[in-house]
Amino acid sequence: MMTAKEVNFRQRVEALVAHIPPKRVMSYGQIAALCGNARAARIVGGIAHYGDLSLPWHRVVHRDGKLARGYPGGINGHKQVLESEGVHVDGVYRIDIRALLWFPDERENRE
DNA sequence: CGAGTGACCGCAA
DNA sequence: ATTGCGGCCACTC
Repeated sequence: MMTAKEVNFRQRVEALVAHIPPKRVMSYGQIAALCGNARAARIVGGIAHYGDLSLPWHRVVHRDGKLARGYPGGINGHKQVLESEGVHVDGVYRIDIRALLWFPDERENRE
């Protein structure tokens, strides 16, 4: 019997996504890795679709910085949400992930 | 309960 | 730089 202490992968993903601060983004693979399975990047995407939609999934993008596809409202809506956060999105729906990629270890106070 | 699936990722032309 | 293909694993019906 599985130990009840062992929380589902989904539980960790949702918690992590919920802690992503504004103007910061994370990749699906990174989230998966921090949750214990670097290969479960696709699962994170699945959770985004079937999981809690109230979470800031708009702060989750591809490893290359490109925006995801199945976002509610389309990639176009995703772009606008990010810009609303203050994140610049170029014409190819790509962001400077190298600067915006966030790590949970970083101190929130950074200004 | 079983099989298919996917808001991905990495690597090869 | 872009395009395509395979693999990977938890989640859904």
